Formats: sequence, C-alpha cells, structure tokens
Amino acid sequence: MAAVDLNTHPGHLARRLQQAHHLLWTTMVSEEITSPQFAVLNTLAAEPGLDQRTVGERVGLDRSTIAEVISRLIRRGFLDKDRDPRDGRRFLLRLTDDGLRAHRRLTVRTARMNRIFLAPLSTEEQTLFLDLIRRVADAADELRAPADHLVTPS
Amino acid sequence: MAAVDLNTHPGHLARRLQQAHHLLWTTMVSEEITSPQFAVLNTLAAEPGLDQRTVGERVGLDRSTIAEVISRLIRRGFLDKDRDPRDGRRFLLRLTDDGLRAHRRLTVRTARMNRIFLAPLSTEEQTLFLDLIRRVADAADELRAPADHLVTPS
DNA sequence: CCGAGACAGTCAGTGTACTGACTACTTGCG
DNA sequence: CGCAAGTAGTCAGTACACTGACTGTCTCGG
Repeated sequence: MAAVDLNTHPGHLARRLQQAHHLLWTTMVSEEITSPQFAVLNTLAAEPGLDQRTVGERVGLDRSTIAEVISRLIRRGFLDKDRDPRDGRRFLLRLTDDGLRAHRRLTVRTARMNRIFLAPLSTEEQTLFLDLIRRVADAADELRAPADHLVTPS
Repeated sequence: MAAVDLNTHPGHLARRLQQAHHLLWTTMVSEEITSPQFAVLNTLAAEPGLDQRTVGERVGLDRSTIAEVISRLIRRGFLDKDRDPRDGRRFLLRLTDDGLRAHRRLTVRTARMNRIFLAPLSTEEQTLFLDLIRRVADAADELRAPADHLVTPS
C-alpha cells in the first residue's frame, strides 16, 4: 500500500518511450545499426573530420560511451579514425564509403519509422510533443552546466 | 551533407529525456537505488507476493532484465524471494522492512524531483506531456502484442 | 498416468550509459 | 625554455535492456 501510480512519473514514461522506440527501430530500420550509432553517422555526414569528444557532444553522449560506439562503428568499417597531425590528443573521424551508404539508406527508413512512431498523435500534437520533450530535456541539462551562453557573468 | 536534424527525431529526444531524468534522479533522489529499482519496490509495496515475471510486466521489463534488477535488490536486503509452494517454477517476492523503509523515503523525494523535472512546463502542459508520451508508448506496445484485450478474434 | 506443449527463470552475448581514476599530449605563463 | 593546468582518450566498474538458447516445472489431453 501507499504505492504511487508510475504512469504519472515522467522518468518511468521516458523509459517506456525509449523501449517502444527501440522496438520499432530494430524491426523497421535496422538490426545491425542502432539509433545512437545512426546519430553518430549523421553527425559525421554533416561535419566530416570532427574529433571524438565533439561528436559525443553533438549526439549527447559522454566520453566513455561515445568511445565505445565509435569503436564498434570502426570495427564494422563505417568510420575511419586518424590522429590529428595538429593536436596529438585528438582523433579525427570521417565516414568511409560504406558508412556514407549506410547513412543514406537508414535516413530513408528512419523517416518512415518516425512517421509510424508518431502516428497516434495528430500533426499539431506531434510538433507539440517534440517541443515539450526538448524543453524538459534542455532545462535539466542546464542544471548540470550553468547557462554561460545566455548570461556571461560580468 | 544531406544530414538530418536529430531534434526532430523522437527516438533521439526520448534518449535525451531519459538521460536528463537520470541526472536529476541521481542528484535529487538516490545514488544507491535507481529509478527502475524504485519501480520494482513500488510495485511490491502495492502487491506483495507477486512473482518475478508479473513484476516485470508491471514495470515494463523483460524476464532477463527484471531478474538482474531483482537480484541486486535482494543482495542489498530490500527484497525476499521464496519459491511458490503451489508452483515450483515461480518465486514469490516481498519487501523486507528495509525495503519498505527505502520505498517510503524515496516516494517523498521522487515527488519532489518530478516537480522540478517538469517545472519548465505549465500545469496544463505537464498533464498533456505525460498523456502524449503514454499514448505513443502504448501504441508502439500494441504493435508487438496485438490488442487481444480490445478485439478478441471471433 | 504419461508425455507434449506451455511457462518461469537462468545464462551468454551485445549494446547503451554513467562515474571516477588514469595516461598522454598541449598550451600558456612565469 | 619548462612546468602546471587543462584537455582527449582509455579503462575498470556498475547498471539497464534486449535476444535467443537452455533448464526445470506444470498442465492438460489421450
């Protein structure tokens, strides 16, 4: 007794949402390449030659996790990793031809999957939905890293 | 080039939302007990003596994952696990006194955390937000398990 | 009353995801 | 120039999350 209804807990619902997405992804997009892996390919398609840390920042993954994701993508031949000649700490990343092809192929399927995933909502609700999630996620991020980009302390 | 804006991808946003939640949880609720673990405690507080599979169903975790979560809770003394005398396949689970205390303590903190997590949204937006997530997640679940509970095939 | 199919739980394998400790390289300041 | 502080990446440890293969138990029909 004295138990709570988990369906009023955003954290619980967020987890369920991600599981639902994972299910649709593996059946409709790819069993080989995961959604975070696609995010990495996508980022490097837009900006080739980024270093590991920056890619992680773009897709929202910490140093350790992005390292693992990238090493898997390299193992499968989708990515190349070369030491930055100008800064020996960095590795520069770029897509291989295979990686580029995979990205193109998955882009199409991902769009289709997103449509079906959001199908239970009306068009206005879909836009609102994405906006609400973004606002909540961004606000929580601010708590970690105080918003220097808005109010630089004088 | 030809890259997509990840901020229009519900899957990407769902992941970011969960990360944001995880951050708030560990700082505001507990570093020891995770959100899925709390969900299990909560379920057993409401319905003591459930078996493992059913608990997993209630909190939305598959057999393998729920087994690990439960074994961690047992290791820490929050749960007891006894063979069902009436069905030798099942284990019946119930909270220990420690588990009950932990659940009570975390319930308070979780409520506080949820308020802060949702603070960027107005009250109406909060209700809407939870409702939208639930609808999307439920719909995707239906794709896995055809809705027997609505239309039983004649 | 016995055997086939269903069902609960375990185990191995893969893939996020985080923290905290460590290494190696760079940069800027004295 | 030379070292301290900062930064990029690695590594170990923990926890969730899924699939698919396997073990042990139960149940129902013949």
